[in-house]
Amino acid sequence: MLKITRQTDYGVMILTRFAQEGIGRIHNARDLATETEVPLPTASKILKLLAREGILLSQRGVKGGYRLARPPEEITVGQVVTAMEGPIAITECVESAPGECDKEPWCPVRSNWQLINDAVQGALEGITLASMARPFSFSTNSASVAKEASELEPADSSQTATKT
Amino acid sequence: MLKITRQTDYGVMILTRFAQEGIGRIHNARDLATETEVPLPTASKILKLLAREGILLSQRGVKGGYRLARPPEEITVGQVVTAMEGPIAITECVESAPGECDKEPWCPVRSNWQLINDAVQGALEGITLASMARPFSFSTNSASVAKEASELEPADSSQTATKT
DNA sequence: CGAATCGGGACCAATTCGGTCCACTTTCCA
DNA sequence: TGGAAAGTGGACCGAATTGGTCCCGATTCG
Repeated sequence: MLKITRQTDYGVMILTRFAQEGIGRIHNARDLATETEVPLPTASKILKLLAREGILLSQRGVKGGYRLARPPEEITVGQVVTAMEGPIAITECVESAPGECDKEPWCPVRSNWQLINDAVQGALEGITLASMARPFSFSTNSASVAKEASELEPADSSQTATKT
Repeated sequence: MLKITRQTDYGVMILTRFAQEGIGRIHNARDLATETEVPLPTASKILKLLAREGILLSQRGVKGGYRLARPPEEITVGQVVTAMEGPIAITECVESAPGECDKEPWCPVRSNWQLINDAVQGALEGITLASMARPFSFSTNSASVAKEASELEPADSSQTATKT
């Protein structure tokens, strides 16, 4: 499925809470779970992972908790997805090393999937947590990307793009 | 996972074969399976689905087979993905009806995911089977989309975009 | 009529996902 | 100095999804 996992979704939502409160503010797992309505054990698991991946900094002990490792303007949705799910690979042949697929010599699809993958990743890397913290904060820009993409057509003249 | 299923990948690959041969040309499941190295039962299943979804036309009988329902310039990767996996919904809250999520009133993330979803879908809708049939056929355009996306930043001035 | 081909679905093994729980470590502070 | 609060790592399990195969009926051609 072309979908992020629910845990990644939770992760973005939780991190958005951090972005709303500003860097430096420390949140513990219990409060975050309450605020986002994510069950505590699950929220805890996600926070652990984000800390291990360097997106959050953790502090143990009674007054411990988590805080953003960088300003929310410097953390992108793409980084969060990569942290939680591994490198973005829209198809299997994109994530495999070149030459690994025996269809590669004649299959023209692989190189194109790689470019599609780059476009998707670019879209996710272009959106920061700071943007996520406010509704529709990048609406105009996003629309322009969708428009750009819809105009993607072969540059040569052998086939004229006739879209509906 | 932010990945299309293997069967969808196969589907695009098989359809690319059709695009290479031109519209009107009829292929049967057995030959396509051989050419693409996809096991016959699996290829057959995919072809059936694509026919049901209106991307292919089928003809039964001894000389039967499948052919493209439209010219390859008018079939996009996005259409194929949608046919095989259902509507593109990068998160659960995107595919649910508005108001269904009890976090919606205060959660700013939902509306932004919707826009990200549109951007991804736009990228997939912008690529035709005709383009897929040749390697790197839309490289320059795709790169420009990735670039556009990476420049997505909040339009207001409250936070200056300082990216690495 | 019989062979070739598509159509619809049942079925199953393997993997992934979502989620919980537990034992351990660190830190604070009364 | 000891206990409470908080993060750490990993095991574990049920449910859902995926990948794949197979079977039987319906069409069509010769």
